[in-house]
Amino acid sequence: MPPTADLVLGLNAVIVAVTAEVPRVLTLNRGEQPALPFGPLDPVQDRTLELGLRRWVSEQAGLSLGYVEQLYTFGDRNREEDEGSGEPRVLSVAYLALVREEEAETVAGAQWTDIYRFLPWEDWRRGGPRILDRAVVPALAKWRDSADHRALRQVRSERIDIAFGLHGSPRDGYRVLERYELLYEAGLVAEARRDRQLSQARGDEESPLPGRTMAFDHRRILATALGRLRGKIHYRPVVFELLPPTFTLLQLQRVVEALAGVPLHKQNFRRLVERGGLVEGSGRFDSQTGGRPAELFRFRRDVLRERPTSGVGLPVHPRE
Amino acid sequence: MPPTADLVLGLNAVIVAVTAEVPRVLTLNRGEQPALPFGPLDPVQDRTLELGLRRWVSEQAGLSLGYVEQLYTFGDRNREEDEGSGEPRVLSVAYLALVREEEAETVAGAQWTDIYRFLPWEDWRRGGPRILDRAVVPALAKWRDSADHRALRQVRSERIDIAFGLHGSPRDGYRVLERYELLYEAGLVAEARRDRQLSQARGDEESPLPGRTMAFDHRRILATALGRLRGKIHYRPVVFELLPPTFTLLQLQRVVEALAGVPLHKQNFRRLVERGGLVEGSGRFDSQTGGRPAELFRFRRDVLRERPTSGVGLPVHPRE
DNA sequence: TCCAATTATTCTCACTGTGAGCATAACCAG
DNA sequence: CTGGTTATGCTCACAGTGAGAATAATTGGA
Repeated sequence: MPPTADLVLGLNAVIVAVTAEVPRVLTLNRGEQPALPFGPLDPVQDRTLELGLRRWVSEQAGLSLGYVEQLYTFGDRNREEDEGSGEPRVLSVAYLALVREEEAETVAGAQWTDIYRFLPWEDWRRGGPRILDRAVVPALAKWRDSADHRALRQVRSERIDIAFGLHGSPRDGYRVLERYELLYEAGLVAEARRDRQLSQARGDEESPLPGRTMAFDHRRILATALGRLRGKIHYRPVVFELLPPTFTLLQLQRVVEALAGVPLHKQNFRRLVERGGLVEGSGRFDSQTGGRPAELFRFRRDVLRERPTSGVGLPVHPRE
Repeated sequence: MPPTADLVLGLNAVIVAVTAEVPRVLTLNRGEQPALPFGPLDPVQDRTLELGLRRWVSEQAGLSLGYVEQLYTFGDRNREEDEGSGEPRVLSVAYLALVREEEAETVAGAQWTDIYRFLPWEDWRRGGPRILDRAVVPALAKWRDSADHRALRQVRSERIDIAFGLHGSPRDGYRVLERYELLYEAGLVAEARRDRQLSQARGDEESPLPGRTMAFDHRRILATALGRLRGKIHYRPVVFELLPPTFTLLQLQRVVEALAGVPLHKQNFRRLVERGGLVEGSGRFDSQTGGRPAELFRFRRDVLRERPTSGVGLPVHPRE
């Protein structure tokens, strides 16, 4: 196995914070479109991939990452142009990182952007997003009907139903990547048109949907991160990485809702985290609620020992 | 970002099949120790990583892979020797693949090995493995007590309890990697001693535990794969990738048990897969059961549309 | 032929987790 | 002191699940 010099390795970071009920991702301005932070691995200096990531994030953004988790390794050649050109193949190992609200200071050249600016069809907190019925579903239907063969139409129809929870299929908050990839395949996100630029000069493409474009395949990476994060809060208490040491239950609920993209039943949420042993009261109270003061809680680290797989469990049938 | 020539990229495959109630992994003889299949990525030819994997597995082993899923990317430098030497850094993207029993033919130089030969402490189908009480737990206790400071002993104690489900902590079948890494850190698996060879010539190490060693970090990769697979059958019907098109419910149960490493309640298992809509009766029967003939079932593909997140759900409190 | 052993299949029962909503408590602004 | 607002406590219905009894349909030998 010879060293492969025609290959570049990088690390991508999806750095997430939640401020004021808005889930945000750290983005950089690389060219026209926002991009995720990207850094190289120093094969000599960095003993592990994760340490390498922490090193350059710290150097570049002055951010000290708390929770870090490897997401996925992206290495598909999605631009036709790459094929013949002498450009090296890019392989990127993507990481998900969570930082606390307070530490989320804006660094020069970087900004915290609402994740749902990039994936507007994922926010169901105030009911089904309008963009879905107005733009996404009709465009997908058009794509479905444009298939040449009946069988292909059937396949597309099922994929659409499953991904977006239509026609009786339950909606599944975790399938963020599946939804994005469907939209990409259907040519409904700007990235798809950009990537196909040279090979497809056909005029039958839809105009791209609302939702901000990102550089390279970064929106795909973001979708992967959001899906993973939504799944993770089910069975691991990761939300607390995003909160100050002490918080009210409503604050906690809002953070979970922001990530999950669905509204939760307040009383049941309280029951879940309290009876699940995830939090403990501090005895202190927050009177800035606008109503009855709320007790300040803190995360019970012991829960990791008692109930190793405990999370805040999202509802199967969220309220509308 | 310059091309990094001092870096080698490869793809590893954990190819799993279940035959006769034994979960097996395809291993090759590379040197003294068994190794996982490993192949390069051809940056020019292989459009995607997964296609690259399928290509060389097909070429080398004559195996056509069914279900394939990316596992994790390993790139830690775990051998001190690498540091100064001119050896390139190895980065490997590991994949999990499932193949059907019938297709699991032995290829020259390759063999199907019982996964629990490598991870004997993971098989709880006939109660807690003897190796646990006899060797693992005492050795871990020794390691815990060898810590210099009280605080460190406490930390180690908790980690051991959580990982192995001791002292009231529930046992968690998915924490396969966590358990292996703990044993590695404690110097209880041969790989740890091998990797520390040069830096630690101390004589205070335990003799390695039972359980076969693998080349490089392949046992770690295998542990990752088993943990992921155990988690996956919870919420995705992947088991069927390992079964013939038609099977009895007991056959299905045995395969799940083999992977989960836990015995299941027969009647409840039937209720789960039947009421969950995962299978449908074929009307035909298998009379080779030794008792009353069992109906042959097949996987209901429709379930993917109706209940997108359905699996066979392992019990939280498995029978002993 | 009939019985014991074996496996398959059907049901019951208790308990827990969860979705939904009512009721009460404690604060604020006017 | 009153209405608005948020926090907290509690009840009820119902689905899912762990456990096991009971019944059905075979086979192999006594």
